[in-house]
Amino acid sequence: MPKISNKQIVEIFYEISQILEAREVAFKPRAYARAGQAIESLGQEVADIYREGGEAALDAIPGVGKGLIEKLVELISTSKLKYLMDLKKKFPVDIVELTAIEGVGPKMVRDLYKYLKIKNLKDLERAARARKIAGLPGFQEKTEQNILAGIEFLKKGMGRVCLGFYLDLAEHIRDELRKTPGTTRVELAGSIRRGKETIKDFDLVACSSNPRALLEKFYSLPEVARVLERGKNRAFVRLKDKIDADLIVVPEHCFGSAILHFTGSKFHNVRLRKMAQERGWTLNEYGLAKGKKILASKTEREIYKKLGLDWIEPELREDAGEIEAAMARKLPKLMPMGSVRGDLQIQSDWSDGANSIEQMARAAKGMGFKYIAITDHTKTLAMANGLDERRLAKQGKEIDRLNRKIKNFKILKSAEINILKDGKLDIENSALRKLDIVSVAVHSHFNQDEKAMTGRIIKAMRNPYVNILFHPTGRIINRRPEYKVNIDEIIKAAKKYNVALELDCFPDRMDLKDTNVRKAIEAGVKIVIDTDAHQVGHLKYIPLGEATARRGWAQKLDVLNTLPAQKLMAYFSKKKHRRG
DNA sequence: GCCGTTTTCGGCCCGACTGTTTTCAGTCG
Repeated sequence: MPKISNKQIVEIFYEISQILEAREVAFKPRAYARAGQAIESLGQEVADIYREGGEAALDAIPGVGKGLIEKLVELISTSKLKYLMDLKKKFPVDIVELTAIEGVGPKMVRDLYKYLKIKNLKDLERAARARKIAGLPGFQEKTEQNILAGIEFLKKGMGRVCLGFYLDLAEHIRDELRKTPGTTRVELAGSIRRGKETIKDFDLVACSSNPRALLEKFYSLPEVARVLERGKNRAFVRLKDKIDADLIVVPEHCFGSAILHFTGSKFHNVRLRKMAQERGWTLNEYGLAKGKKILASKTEREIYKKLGLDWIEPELREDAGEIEAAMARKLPKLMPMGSVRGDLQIQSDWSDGANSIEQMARAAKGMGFKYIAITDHTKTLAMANGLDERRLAKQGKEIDRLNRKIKNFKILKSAEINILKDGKLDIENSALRKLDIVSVAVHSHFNQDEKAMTGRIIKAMRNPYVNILFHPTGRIINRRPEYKVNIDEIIKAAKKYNVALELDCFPDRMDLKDTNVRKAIEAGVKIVIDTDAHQVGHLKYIPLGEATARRGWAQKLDVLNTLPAQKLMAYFSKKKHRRG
């Protein structure tokens, strides 16, 4: 039976939420959105929850009650939902696609359908280009132009972009703003501060004795393409790099409440405001207040404290259990940023990397790392000039030579061994034995079904020499979906066979992703964080992986390459000795 | 449609800006 995934359920709930919003139904839209969000952050498939615990188990999902249990059961058993089909009969519009346009919401979609029978992005673009929108009740020239600009942006940017490709720009803009006279602080907030793998825009929170000068500086930055909003304390611009930036300037005394507000996530904020409300208070960007009296606003810490919570690290703020943990004083002690001591996936010019082993080693050493592992591709990846047993042995000698030459640094012998279609490895065990670390990965036959793919990877993990599974789900953000693999089974096998799972932190991989890191850690599986660097410029991505690991609630002990080189080698060689 | 130290009814997060307005709805973060 085709099983409905959480992702599909969430999409359906969000769609219902928006249709109901368009129909001006009260409160239900939020109920569906809330349940959708809760399901999104579940660590388990809803279909499995139902199979194991029945309706009572569904009831335990926050935001799911009598009515939604019924709908979930229908979705799980038929993969369809009559309620949504009925809604769509009356309102046959691709509302999710249309509301993805900036400035277009459910009400506007409703009116566009009412007047012009616009059902999708294509209809809307055609109508806007034909100038049919201006003149409709409630629509004028400006709205029509904004819709066209929004469509243009959507087509170019297609939503969220990878944090790693934009972080330098965001930090540059922050640093430029900091130079404005009168400015005492400028910080990045939003999903950048939360270390999310993708972002929609830059959120900046600033304090200045001269807000006007700071906003003017913001408008005049050479990176700005056009100004979208000019408020007294707030501005919104579109950058030439096709991403938006939002700046708010607040007085020093409410910097804490402002950065809390603009860091989000939205769902985390909703919970905090609700807690404030239960005490008869309000919480907004200007502070936690009782009537007109401010109770806390200067720092995030005092606001959390007043609400009875420990301060919560930004990476945890997703309403995924962190508030309950903060209430119970049981927040994890997250791995500090900067904990990773060495990069364990690096390609050199022996296969498809751009730089020599020595160049990579010296660059890593210059950045303060203590070791790297050289993980060139192996022979069946011919297009990447993969190494066979003979070249691997030769590379080992070269690494020995460099280790004698480069002081206070260790180059580890490793490889990115290719997992073949049937789960065998493409390098003989006799050669694997000579490596310091054996890492394996899938690079072909991405279209196998779940059973074949999962079985194939587990078979590779069973090889007694294997230490690390690289990029366990194979996804490339905005380009390639995960291959069909049962990650829960992979995690179980990782525990059983003592194989670490990689968090490949190249910006568009981020594989394992945050929620899977959390699952792995909860199962007692070790993680390694590395960049998959193919040139020295890629080594800088380690902090992105550290942030993602923190989003997965990782502590220092969960991440193997926070260990010094000696201890790391000892950890991996223990397995080697057991296998003889 | 959910939820409960306001507990089975009556609430449901908050403020700013834009565009269309002339007092406000829609959208966003």
